[in-house]
Amino acid sequence: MKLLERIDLEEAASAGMKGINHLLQLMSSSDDQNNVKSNHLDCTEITEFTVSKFKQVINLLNANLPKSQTSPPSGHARFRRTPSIPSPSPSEHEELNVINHQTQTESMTLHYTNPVIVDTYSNPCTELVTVPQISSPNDISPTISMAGDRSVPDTNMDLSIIIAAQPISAAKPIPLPSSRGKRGPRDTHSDDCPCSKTRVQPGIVRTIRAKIGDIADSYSWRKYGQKYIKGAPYPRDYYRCSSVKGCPARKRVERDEEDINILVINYHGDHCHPNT
DNA sequence: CGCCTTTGACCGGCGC
DNA sequence: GCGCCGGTCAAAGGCG
Ligand SMILES: [Zn+2]
Repeated sequence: MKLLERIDLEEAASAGMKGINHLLQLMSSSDDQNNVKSNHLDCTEITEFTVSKFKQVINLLNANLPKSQTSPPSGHARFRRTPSIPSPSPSEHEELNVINHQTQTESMTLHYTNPVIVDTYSNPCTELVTVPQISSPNDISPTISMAGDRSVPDTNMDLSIIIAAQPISAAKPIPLPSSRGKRGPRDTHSDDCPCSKTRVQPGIVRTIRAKIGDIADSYSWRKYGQKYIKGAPYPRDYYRCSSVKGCPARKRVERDEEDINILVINYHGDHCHPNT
């Protein structure tokens, strides 16, 4: 194992243990009902943090094992190209699902109505725009919600919202969605392939930083992926617009490294429909 | 039944 | 050329 990996591993394990201690302290201090309620969010966040740290540990450990020794896939995702791998034991499966249920809180419950936004791009081309001035067809609604939140937009939101809008040309080129990640035979489509004309142009990227519970929007978003990004303490979630079938609008949601209560939301792709 | 989340597999780009 | 990495796909199961 490389030295850096070892350090990462130790840091992740240590952070995980601290999380557990913190959680236990918090829980033991919640004797009365009111405390239990008010500490619930904290517990959830700490649990998420702790689980993410231990997952990091597992990832690091697995990265140093021969492929044949890595743990078999778990969860509900389908298994591909692993014909000889036996399915995990039911008990293991259930255990993992318990953990997942503990951590899947954010996308189900968050509702944002009052974002505090700052520019997150240091790029000089970054354009700061206050929400009411946005007029592009794919306006970010004044309010933002997580997947599944079909609440009515809160039009009384704070007008101090600032969005970092970044023209694609000014940033590192964002890869076209194209065929990346598609199943089946390798993509052999060239740029002049007719298929490529249907590729979604990413459009403007906008970044919003918002406090949890402070944003909502009227679009429906469906989560299509989650990734643990190297160096980031929290996973990144990927959402696509589900208001209209085929709408290319997407957003990427991650937690602020320094403040777990702040979400960093990157929007890209244009909505092909009005904001309803 | 339709829509959602979860999650490992898969893909292409990029750096070494 | 190989391995890492971020982004995406899609099966499986949950939920209202
Ligand atoms: Zn849309």
